Amino acid sequence: MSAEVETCSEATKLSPGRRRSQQSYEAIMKATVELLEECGYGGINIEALARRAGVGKQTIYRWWTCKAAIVMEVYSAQAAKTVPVPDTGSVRGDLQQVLQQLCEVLNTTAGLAMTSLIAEAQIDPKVGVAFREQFIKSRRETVRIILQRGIERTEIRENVNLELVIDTFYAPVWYRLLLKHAPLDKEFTEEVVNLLMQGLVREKA
Amino acid sequence: MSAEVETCSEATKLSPGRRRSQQSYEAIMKATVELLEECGYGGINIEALARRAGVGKQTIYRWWTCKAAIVMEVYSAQAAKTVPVPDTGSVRGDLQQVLQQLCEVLNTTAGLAMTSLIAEAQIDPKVGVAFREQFIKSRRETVRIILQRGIERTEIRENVNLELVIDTFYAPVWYRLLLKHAPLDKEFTEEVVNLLMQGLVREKA
Amino acid sequence: MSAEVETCSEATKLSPGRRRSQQSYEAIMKATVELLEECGYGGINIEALARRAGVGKQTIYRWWTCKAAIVMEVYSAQAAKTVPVPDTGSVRGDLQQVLQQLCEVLNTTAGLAMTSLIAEAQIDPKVGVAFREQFIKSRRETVRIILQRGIERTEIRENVNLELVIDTFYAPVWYRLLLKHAPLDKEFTEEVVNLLMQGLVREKA
Amino acid sequence: MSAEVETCSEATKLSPGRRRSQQSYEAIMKATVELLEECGYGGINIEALARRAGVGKQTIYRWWTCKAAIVMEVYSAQAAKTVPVPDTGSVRGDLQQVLQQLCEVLNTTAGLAMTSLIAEAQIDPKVGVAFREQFIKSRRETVRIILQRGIERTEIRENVNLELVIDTFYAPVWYRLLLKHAPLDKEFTEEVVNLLMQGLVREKA
DNA sequence: GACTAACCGAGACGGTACGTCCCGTCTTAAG
DNA sequence: CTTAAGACGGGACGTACCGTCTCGGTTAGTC
Repeated sequence: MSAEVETCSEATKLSPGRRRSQQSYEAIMKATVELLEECGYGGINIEALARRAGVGKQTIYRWWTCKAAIVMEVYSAQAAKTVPVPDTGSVRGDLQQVLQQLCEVLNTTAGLAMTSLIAEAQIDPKVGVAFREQFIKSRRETVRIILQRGIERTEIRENVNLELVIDTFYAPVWYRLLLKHAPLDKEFTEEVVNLLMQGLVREKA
Repeated sequence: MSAEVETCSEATKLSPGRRRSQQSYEAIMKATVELLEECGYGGINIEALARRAGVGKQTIYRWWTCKAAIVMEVYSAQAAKTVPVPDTGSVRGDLQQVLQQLCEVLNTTAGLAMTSLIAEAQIDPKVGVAFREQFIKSRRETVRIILQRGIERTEIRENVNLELVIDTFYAPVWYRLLLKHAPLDKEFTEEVVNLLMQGLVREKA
Repeated sequence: MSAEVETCSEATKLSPGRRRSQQSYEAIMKATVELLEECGYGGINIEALARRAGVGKQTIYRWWTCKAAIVMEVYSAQAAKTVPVPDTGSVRGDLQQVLQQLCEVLNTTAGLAMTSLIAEAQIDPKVGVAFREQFIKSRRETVRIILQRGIERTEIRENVNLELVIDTFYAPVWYRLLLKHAPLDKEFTEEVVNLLMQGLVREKA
Repeated sequence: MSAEVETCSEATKLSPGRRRSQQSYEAIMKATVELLEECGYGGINIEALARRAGVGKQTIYRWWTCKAAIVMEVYSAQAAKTVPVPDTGSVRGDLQQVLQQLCEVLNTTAGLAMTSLIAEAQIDPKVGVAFREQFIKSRRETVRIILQRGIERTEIRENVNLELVIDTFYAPVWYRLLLKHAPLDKEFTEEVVNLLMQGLVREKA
C-alpha cells in the first residue's frame, strides 16, 4: 500500500468552479473526425463543429485557439503511441518497418489530417511549430536512434549527416502524400529504403 | 516539327466590344505579389486584391476562378522559363545544378507562393492538378532526361525505378520548404545529390 | 410641358454601381412592423429581421445604424403626413383635434413603436435627438401656431410661456402612454384640454 | 385597530445554513450605482456587475430576477423616505414643494435610474408594475391628499377629476426628463404649478 | 462536535445575437 | 463587351452576455 510514485503532485491547489466537461470534450473530438471525413478540412468550421457536437462555440474557443489545434489534438495522442523504436536486427529492417507503419497511418483519415495541418502551417506559423513538435520530432528521433545503432554496429558508414539522411528518408512519403501523384504502398517504402541503404552501407574493405 | 503557329491564333474573327485591359491585368499581378509578401497567402482575398489593384471584383472573377489561379499565373511564366535541361557532362553535375537552381527560386517569394499553392491543393484538388502540371511536371521531366542520359552513358545503373529516384531527388527540398525545420542552402543540395548518387552509380566490376 | 420645379437637382453626377434594392427596403419595413407586433420591440433583432425579410444582415447595417433607426423610419413617413394644423375656429377645438388625433395614432402599433423609441433614447442619446426631430418637433410647432393664433384673436392670454404650455399639453399623453396606468381615450383628451384652457383664457374684463 | 403585530413573524423556525452576506449585498448596490453613472443603464450587465462587486453571478441571480430589480432596490429606499405630505398652508405651496423636491431628486443619478426603469418597463411589463408601485403610487397619493385638503378648504373647485389633475401635475416633469428637450429647474416647476392652479381655483362669486 | 443546509466565489456550460468580413453574383453608368 | 463601383443574399467569424450548473469552501443552525 506504499504509494511510491505519483504522476500528479498532491500539492496542486484545487481551484473552485465547475470542472471541464469530459462529455463535451469527447463530442468535439468525435465531431471533428466526422466532419474531416465528410467534408474535408476546408469543410470544418467552428460553427458547424459546435452544432454537430451539441456544444456552445465558446466552449471550443475556451480550450483551442483554432481549428488546426483541434485536429492536432485528435491525432496527437494516436501519433504519440505509434512511435516505439523497432528492433528487427538490421537498419534496413528497422527503417522498412518505420516507413511502412507511417504509410499505413497516412493512408487512413490521419493522412488527410496531416496534409491539412501542413497546409494550415503554411498560413499560420504557430501551427507549423506545433506540428513539428507533435508529429515530426519523435519520428525523426526514432530514425536517429536506428541510424546511430547502425553506426555502432558498423552496419552503416560513420561519416553520414544524420539530419540529412532523416530528411531523405521521410521526405518522399510527405512529398507523395501532399502532391498525390503516386501511392504510398509497400513497394514504394521498400524502394525508398533500398535506395537510401545503398548510400549508407559501409563499403566492404 | 514544323508547326510554328502559336497557340493563340491571330486569325480569329475579332468580336466587337472593349478589349481586356492590359493595365488592369498588370495591376492585379502586381497587387497579388505585394499582398503575398505583405500579408501572406492567407491575407490575400479577392476584395482586398481588387481594392489594392484599383479594379472591380468582377474583372478578377471574369478571368480567374480562384485566388490560387491568380497566384499560379504570377509565378508560372517565371517558372516555365527556368527549366532548361543542363548539360555539365555528368549526372551529378546536372542534378546538382537543377537542385541548386530550384532552391534559389524557392528562397524568394516564389517559395512562399509554392507552399501556399500546395496548401490550397490540399483543400481544392483542382489546384493540385494545375500545380503538378505547371510546376512539377516539367521539372520531373528534366531530371528524367538527365537520368536516362546517365544510363545511356553507363554512368548509373540500368535497373533504377526512375519515378522513385525523381521523388527521392526532389522530395527533400519540398519537405524542408514546407516544414521549415532546416534551410535550403548549397550544402543541403550537395549532400542530397551525393547521397542519391551513391545509390545510383554503377558498381565497378 | 414646361417643368417649373424640380425637387432633385439635375446636376447630380450619377455614380456607377448597383442601385439600392427597393424590394429589400420594403421587405425590411414590412418585417419590422410584423416583428414589432408579434414580439414587441425587445423581440426585434437584426438577425431575425434579416431572416424574416429574406435579406442579408449587411444590407440592414449598410443603411441603418441600429434597430431604433429602422423602427423610426417605418413610422416617420406616416407621422409626417398626419400633422396638418387644424383650423376649427377656436383654440379649444384645434387643441382637442390635435390631441385626439395623436391619441388615435398612439392607440395603434405606432404607440408601441413610440414607447420603444423613447425607451431606446434613454440608452442611446442619438436616438433621442432623432426622435425629437422626427416625432416631437413638428407636433409642438403645430400647437405653437394654434396658440399664437389664439393670442392674435385675443382668445387666450398674451403672457403665456408657450413652451411650457406645449409641454403641459402633450405631457399627459406620453405620461399615460409610458406608464400605462390609464387609457388614452376621448374623455381623457377632452379633460386635458378643458383643464389647460382654464389656465389660458383671457380673463373677462 | 389593535393589531400591533408586525408582518414578519418572529416565530418562524430559523432554517440552518449560512446567512445572506451583507457585504456582498452592499458591494452589489455600490457597483450598480457606479456602473449606472459610468456606463449608463445599457452598460450594466450581470456579468460586469458581478465582476465589479467581486461577487459570483449566482449570488445576484439568487436575490434578484433582473437588473431592473437591482436598480429599483438601490433607489426605492431613498424614494420611500422622501415622500412625506407637505403642509405649507396652501395647495399652491404644497404642490410647489412636492414638484420642486421631485425635480431635485430627478436631477441626480436617480433621474437616470428612473428613465432607465421606464425604458425597461416598455419591454418587460412586470417592471412597469413594480415601478408604478414603488415610485409612482405614493407620490400620486401625496398629491391626492393635498388636492382633497384643498377641496375641503374650498381652496379649489369641487368638480375636478383628481386622477386627471394628478396626471397633468406630474406629467410635464417626466416628459422633460424623458425627452430631455428642456431642464427641470425651479422656474419650470413654478410655471407648471401656476398654470395648473389657474385651472383649479374656485371662481370668485 | 458532527451533521446538515444554505450561502459564497469561481468559472465552465449550451445558447443567442452581435457587428464585421468576405464570398461570388448582380446591376449600374461610362468607355 | 469590358470596366470600376458598389449593392445584394449568404455564411462564418470571434466576442459578449445570458441564465444555469457544478465545483471547493464557509457559516450557521440542529442533533
